[in-house]
Amino acid sequence: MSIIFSKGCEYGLQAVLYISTLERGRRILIKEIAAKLQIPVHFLAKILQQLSQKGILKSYKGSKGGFVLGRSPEEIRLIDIVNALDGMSIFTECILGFPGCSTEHPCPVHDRWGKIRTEAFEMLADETIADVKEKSISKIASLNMDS
Amino acid sequence: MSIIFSKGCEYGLQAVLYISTLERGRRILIKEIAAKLQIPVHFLAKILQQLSQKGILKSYKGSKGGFVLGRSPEEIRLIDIVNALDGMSIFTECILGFPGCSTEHPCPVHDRWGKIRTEAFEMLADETIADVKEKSISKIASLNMDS
DNA sequence: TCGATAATAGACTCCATTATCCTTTATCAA
DNA sequence: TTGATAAAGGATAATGGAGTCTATTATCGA
Repeated sequence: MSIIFSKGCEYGLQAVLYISTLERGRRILIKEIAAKLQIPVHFLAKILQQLSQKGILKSYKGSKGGFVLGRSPEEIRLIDIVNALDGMSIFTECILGFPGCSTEHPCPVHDRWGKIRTEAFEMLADETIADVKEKSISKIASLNMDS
Repeated sequence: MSIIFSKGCEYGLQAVLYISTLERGRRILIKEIAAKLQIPVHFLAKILQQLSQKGILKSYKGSKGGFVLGRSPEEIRLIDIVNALDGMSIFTECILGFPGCSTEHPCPVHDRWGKIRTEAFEMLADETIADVKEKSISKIASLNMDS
């Protein structure tokens, strides 16, 4: 079971981070990304499709086709990717699953969880893929070391 | 979709919090809890079963049966309930889903997410159901106001 | 001791997420 | 203009979490 994000969202984040480590403008194929990140190709295709529709990626069909970033890496925040794939409900729903959790009718951990959730949101909202590029490069590099 | 915790875990947390608001030693039936919290009875039965096996609740069969807390409310931390139902993997898995995320091979948000995750853990580890009793009472009270 | 009650336990169903497959569309290069 | 390539898109399948059902076991009260 994945925490917080759906599997598709995890894959999408990984894929965009991966693309961001490539030389600017280089078109990369779904199957290359899938192979590198060990993600099912067809499933990844669906996710990249959604990201293209949202403008986070740009796709090219045909030979010499592939994917590139849809805008400059400084303008792609992690939250944009999350929002495109999973939406924003994680930032509004009650962590205990209580219905109608709000300031008027807070759940027992409403305030404390609210703070944590806000920090998580802020992390995703102020980190762009440009900010984490170096870290992405080393993480990606570590991936296929054993296999 | 539920965030962080499984549906069963959410229900379990709600149920234990509810039981903690009742007079000490009062035995409450699954169906009463289910009705109050709007949870499917049979599903809740499964969850309370697990919590009984872990000693968080104590169950009594037969007429005059039902559930009570397995130990004093000061000794039941929220994390105990989470651990019993969902385990601890949320505190170890990579938020981006990268394999082998660790200090040696950190993912791009490893440090920042690590801090947030630790705060979440600490919240669950230092709040006992005794600590949040008053808040639980008012949240539970707010539940069936409309229906 | 017997019937009613309520939790236990395991099998089973349902559905959303995850994953796969195949056809269509667009693009490139020869 | 044609063949190869690669993404788009729709249909289908598998998996796992969520929820249901039924029989069994334990306990109480009459």
